[in-house]
This record gives sequence, structure tokens and C-alpha cells, in this order.
Amino acid sequence: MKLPVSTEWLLHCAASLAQLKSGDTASAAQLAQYFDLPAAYLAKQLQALVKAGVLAATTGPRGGFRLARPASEITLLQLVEAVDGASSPYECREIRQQGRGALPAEECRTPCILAEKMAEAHRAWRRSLAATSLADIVAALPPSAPSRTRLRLTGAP
Amino acid sequence: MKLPVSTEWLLHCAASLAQLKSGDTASAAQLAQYFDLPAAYLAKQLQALVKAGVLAATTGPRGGFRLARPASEITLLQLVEAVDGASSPYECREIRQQGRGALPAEECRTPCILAEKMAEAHRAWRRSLAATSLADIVAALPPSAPSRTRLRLTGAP
DNA sequence: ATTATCTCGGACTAAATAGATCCGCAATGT
DNA sequence: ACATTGCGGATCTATTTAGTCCGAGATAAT
Ligand code: FES
Ligand code: FES
Repeated sequence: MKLPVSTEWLLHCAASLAQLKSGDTASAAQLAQYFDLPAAYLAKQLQALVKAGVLAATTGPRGGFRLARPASEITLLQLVEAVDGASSPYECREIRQQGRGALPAEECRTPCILAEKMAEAHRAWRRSLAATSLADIVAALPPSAPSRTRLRLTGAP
Repeated sequence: MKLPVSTEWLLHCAASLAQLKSGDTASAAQLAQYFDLPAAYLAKQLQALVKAGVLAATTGPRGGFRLARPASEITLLQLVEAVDGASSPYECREIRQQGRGALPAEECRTPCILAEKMAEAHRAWRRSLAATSLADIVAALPPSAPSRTRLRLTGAP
């Protein structure tokens, strides 16, 4: 069970975008340089966030990415699931109905208790991530960070 | 983020072993037949559970696997982490210290807030899984299941 | 004690997936 | 018109996962 490494990239990119003035954008190249990441691959992953409706992109010169909604309405869960998909890590294939020990269909009307427990754990994980918004993240950063981020992203010396 | 398919296999195998008489064992071949699984691969995964101290194996004729401890002291978390490893799916590589936007070391004394939140979600997941033991699972099965499992595993008609 | 047989145990190979890159196209602002 | 930027697809490689194989060791009957 492993999240793609780009998860960390995108969380930090989103947090950086949340610190921009409303209406301002940052290009994929800028973000890649900002974190020293493979630009092409990062661009591809950013597209996934756009498709998921978390980011909005404007093309053309001085274009780039910005948040599609206020930072307070973007949760960590939405970001993570945008890059990794929303499916549960545990995939029940109804093993109880196969092989010599197969249960009669009559006893399989209710979902398997093991699948239930695994799904419950996944729900707990999702609930925890959904409890934090990007605004919470920005608020928890050192007070000096936002202005510095803004300067470096928009192209200071 | 995906758990190996063998996770489901092993959870069900462990649940089946929990239904055996104390001291009785089931071989990898029996379990594989019971669920219609690739025997060799299942055997490999069962070894992981032995290494993790969840199962105990006895070799030689009439040997096989059994629980290493009472079912009430084996949690789902221990089983899952035995097969998939115990590391968090989110791996923080301290991206905040790299690239043009690198933070000064002074502001990196405390762990990154994003890494914290992701770790917290993982803890919630682990807590949920640790709350259920194999004994709970067996208790929740249909009342007819235990005897049937015992019969089929030990080789009845 | 020997031997036949059954078990785990680890080494090994093949398939799938993730990571990463590239290029052409469409859209936008100068 | 032109430079800049996102978008999508095709492609290539590295890593992980899935699956197979055969040998070391233990048991029980002879
Ligand atoms: S049948 Fe899939 S978890 Fe039990
Ligand atoms: S530096 Fe790793 S999560 Fe922020």
C-alpha cells in the first residue's frame, strides 16, 4: 500500500497556490522549479487535479494554475483522491464464494464481515483527511511563509 | 494506493484457522484448495505471517499452519501489516527543503504540517483495524460456518 | 534405523504497474 | 503573427507484484 510520490508534490503545490493573491496563477514550470521536481511529470499530475475540479488552469502567456475554489473548501482528501484515485485499497473479490469452502449464496446476502471492517478503516482514513482544508494548512504555516512564497513563485530575484 | 490481492486471502485463511480445534493445523495446500487459490503463492504469503509471529508452522507430514496466539489477541491490523508491511503509505521526502522555495532549516525543526496530517490519517486507519480481533470476526460469522469450516479443512467428503 | 513422504522455506521468473519523458495540438495574451 | 502555456496521447524504463519452482528438514510407518 503506497501512495505515489507525486502526492507530496501536489499537496505542497496546492498549499503554495493557496498563498497566491486571488486571480494570480503559477505555471507548472514555476512550481517545478520551486520544488526542484521533474517538470514534465509534475505537469501531468497537475492535469489530474484540474480534471478532478480542484485546480483551474488558464492557458496562454501569464497563464498557469490556481485553486478552483476558496482554500477553505478544498480538503486534503480531495487532493489525495484526485492524484491517487478514490477507490479503497482493499478490494474484496468475494473469495468466500470460491473453492471447496464456498459458502452457499444464501449466506452471502450480507457483505462479508472482513470487507466491512476493511471498508470501515478506509472510511476512518477518509474522514481524517476530509477534516483538514487547505486554509487550515496555510493558517498553520509560519507567519513569514506566505509572503515569501508569493515572492518566489511570482518571480523575485 | 493498493493492498496486495493476497490480503483478502490471508484474512480469510486466518479466520479459517481460528475455527480449528486448538493444536490442529491446516496445510498451505488445504487452504489453497479451500479457497481455490494458487497454492505456491499462498504458501509464500503464509510464510510472511509466520515471520511476523502471527502464525506458527510445523513441518513434516500432518504439519501445517496454526495461529501463534489466541484469536482474541490477533488483530486485523497485525494481519494486514504482516502481509503488506507496516510503513505509512505517505512518504514525506522533505520536499519543503528542496528547490528554489526551500525553507530555511530553522523553520524545519518541527515536522511539516502536511506530513503530520497524513500521518494522523494513517493512525486513524490503524486504530480502526486494531480495534477488531480475529475472535470478533469468528463471533460475527453465521453460526453454521465454524463446524463446516472445520469439516472441510480437515478433509471430509 | 531407514526410508518414503509430506511439509515449509527460500530462490527464481514473468507480468503488471508506477515513474518519467517526449512531442504535437489548441488556446490565450502581447 | 508570435511566443507562451496547458492538454492529451504515445512511448520507454524501473520497480513492484504475482506466480512458479525445487530443495532442506521433519515426521511416521516399516
Ligand atoms: S469475501 Fe471478500 S473480504 Fe470476505
Ligand atoms: S515536506 Fe514532506 S510533507 Fe511537507
